[in-house]
Amino acid sequence: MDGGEEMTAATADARGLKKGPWTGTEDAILMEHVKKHGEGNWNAVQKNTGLLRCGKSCRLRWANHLRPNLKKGSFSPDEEKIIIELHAKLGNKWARMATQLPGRTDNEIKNYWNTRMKRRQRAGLPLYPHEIRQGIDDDHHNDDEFEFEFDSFQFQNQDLQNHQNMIQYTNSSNTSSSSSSFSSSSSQPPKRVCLDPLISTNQGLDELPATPNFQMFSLSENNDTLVDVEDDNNHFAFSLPLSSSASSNELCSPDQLLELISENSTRNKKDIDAMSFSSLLMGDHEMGASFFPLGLDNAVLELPSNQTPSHSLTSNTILDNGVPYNPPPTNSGLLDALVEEAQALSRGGMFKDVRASSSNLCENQDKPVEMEFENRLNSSHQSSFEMQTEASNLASPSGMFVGNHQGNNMAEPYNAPPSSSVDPIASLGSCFWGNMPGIC
DNA sequence: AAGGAACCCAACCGCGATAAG
DNA sequence: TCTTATCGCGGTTGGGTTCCT
Repeated sequence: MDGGEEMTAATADARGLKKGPWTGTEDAILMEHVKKHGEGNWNAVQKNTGLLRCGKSCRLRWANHLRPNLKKGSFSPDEEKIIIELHAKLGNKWARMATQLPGRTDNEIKNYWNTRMKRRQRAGLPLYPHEIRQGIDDDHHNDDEFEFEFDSFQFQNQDLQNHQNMIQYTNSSNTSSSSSSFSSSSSQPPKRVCLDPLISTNQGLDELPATPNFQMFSLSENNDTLVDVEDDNNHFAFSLPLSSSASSNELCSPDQLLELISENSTRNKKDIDAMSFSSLLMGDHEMGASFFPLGLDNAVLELPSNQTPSHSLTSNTILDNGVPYNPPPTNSGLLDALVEEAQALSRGGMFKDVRASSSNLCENQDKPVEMEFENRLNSSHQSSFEMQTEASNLASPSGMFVGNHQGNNMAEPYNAPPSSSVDPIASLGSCFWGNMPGIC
């Protein structure tokens, strides 16, 4: 009841009480008082000691700095891991997290997390390392408490973030995986793109581990196309022409692309290297629309020959609400098509055959498929997720592909929000991600 | 060397829950 | 049962420091 009689800092100020950093003398007075009278009754501190601090300030000072057994210094790797795990499970329950980290305060943990999150956001990285998310998924597959806490947190706070982290771009020189057909024509190692939203990100981008969870892409020898560098027979092939102009079919090299990006951004080139490539494709809020004139809207997604684009909308497709879907012209770009697709979906809702084929695509891969976060959750927490997405009326229909990646057919259709509330770019992100075989 | 950006952290703020009278 | 006091929590702010250009 701070608005009531409890001394707030504001009222403390008005009564001549001090604000701001504590001095050593004040600390000593407070410690002496606690030693004599114990914790609690913080407003009595001022009365008893003459300390010009409000009770609330005293409590905070004691709890965060003066009480015994407080650990000082930066978090150990173990502590960091615990924090990440706890946050994945609890969300922003700093006090609860602090109980699992003896000697650490909620404020410390909160500061640590916020700093870390900012940093990762700037780098376009997912918040949770893959192994943590995988562990969470495994550990709590049937954990009701977890399901509730996790769902309520995850999709309120991180839906957008996860989408933004769909594609990671790096110019790593570690190009061990190779394909002869894609050898670089220049002296520089090929630029690589990792299409996996579940990247473990404790490492730098140059240190991405070569695990089956990673889908590494490179640039074609013409530097005009993002291509899958893996050469597995059943592996889907992917190419993404990089056009330098929205209105032409001219292609630009990755370096040109980076230059263009740099010119259109306040970021420096180093940041561009590390940033989420999804920003280019989807235009996150920070990057804005400055990337779309680069011509990525002319991009075309090529699907594997044995994986016909049945997940793409065709003229035969009937949306759930019975509205026939008119596909964009076949020669339209990926972005246009996906925007159109997303808009159609937002108009007409989800339809079952798309979701099923999307799942099949995942199933057909010979590598273990890492489901994107929501879809993995959906496989075990589907109903709660749908409730969440509907309740929060997500502009981005992240629950669009509500089936799991193991080929199970979908349950209920996604009920898209009214088209007026749908950001086509955000929709695109969901659509792109949901449909991308290598990413699902 | 200077200026700005980014980082870090302590402290403040406001609100809800609970205890006490 | 109502009012008041206190506690606890999560979000936010602001200032000092470090890093980068």
